[in-house]
Amino acid sequence: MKIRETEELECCESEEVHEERLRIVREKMPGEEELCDLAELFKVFGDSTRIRILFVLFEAEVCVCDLAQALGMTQSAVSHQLRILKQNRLVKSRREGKSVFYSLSDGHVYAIIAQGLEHVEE
Amino acid sequence: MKIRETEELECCESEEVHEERLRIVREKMPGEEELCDLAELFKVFGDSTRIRILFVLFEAEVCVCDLAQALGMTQSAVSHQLRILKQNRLVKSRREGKSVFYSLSDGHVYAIIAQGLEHVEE
DNA sequence: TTATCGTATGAGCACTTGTTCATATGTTTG
DNA sequence: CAAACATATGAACAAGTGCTCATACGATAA
Repeated sequence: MKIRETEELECCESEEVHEERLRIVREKMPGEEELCDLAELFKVFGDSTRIRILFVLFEAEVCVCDLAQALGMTQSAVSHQLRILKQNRLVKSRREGKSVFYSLSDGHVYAIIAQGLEHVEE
Repeated sequence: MKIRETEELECCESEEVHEERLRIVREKMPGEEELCDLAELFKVFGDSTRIRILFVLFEAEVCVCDLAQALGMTQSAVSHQLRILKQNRLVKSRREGKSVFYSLSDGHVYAIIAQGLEHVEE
């Protein structure tokens, strides 16, 4: 995201009120890094495959091949997405013999999706 | 998202328990369209520019050029993103003379971002 | 009307993303 | 040990995304 160098352009006509508002906004706006982390988090939820994986994990701890079968997807594709979910600490894994079982790592996951559903369902 | 045609592959060893689990999952999983809408919604939040726009709108109703100045971005870039936010009914607009003022259209917007922040802040 | 300001939008481009395919890693069994 | 199974991962490619630039639209003022 590029930041334009300051210009002499004064947008709209009034200036005083806008300056005050800008000050307030800059105060309350989270820092650059926190904003990016936040966007990154939502990006993870922004894919229907990953959402479907999470919905399966709402019900039970599941191994990769079961996930693949439940979603009708390749083991490879599921594994790639699980990696992303794990990197963002939304799921955790546990090895049991040859299988690896995944489960939600956090109650926030359900809370976030529930909020999203409320909006989608109007 | 492609659905693989059913195969004879029986993953892992046990079968009975998995079949039962799959049935439960399929019952509770939202429909295809709802899942896509949900992913689409989160995709909108998955960009730091749009998140920054929303943070500004948390404070006040703002016109496009003020948004551009507050974020140090081109008017065009901001306008493009506002379009996406509006299409997803996260913001609404109101014309006042030559300016167009944008504001949040929904309390859900704040609730969703607040949930995300909780996760990001550990 | 014409000029100007504020905003919207289409084309083009660099960059990102999700899948597939092939293959590597790790675990158990013979 | 080798073979089989479950999973992870890198490369490659098509599809999608966000920005810039140019330009169009809409409202107001001269």
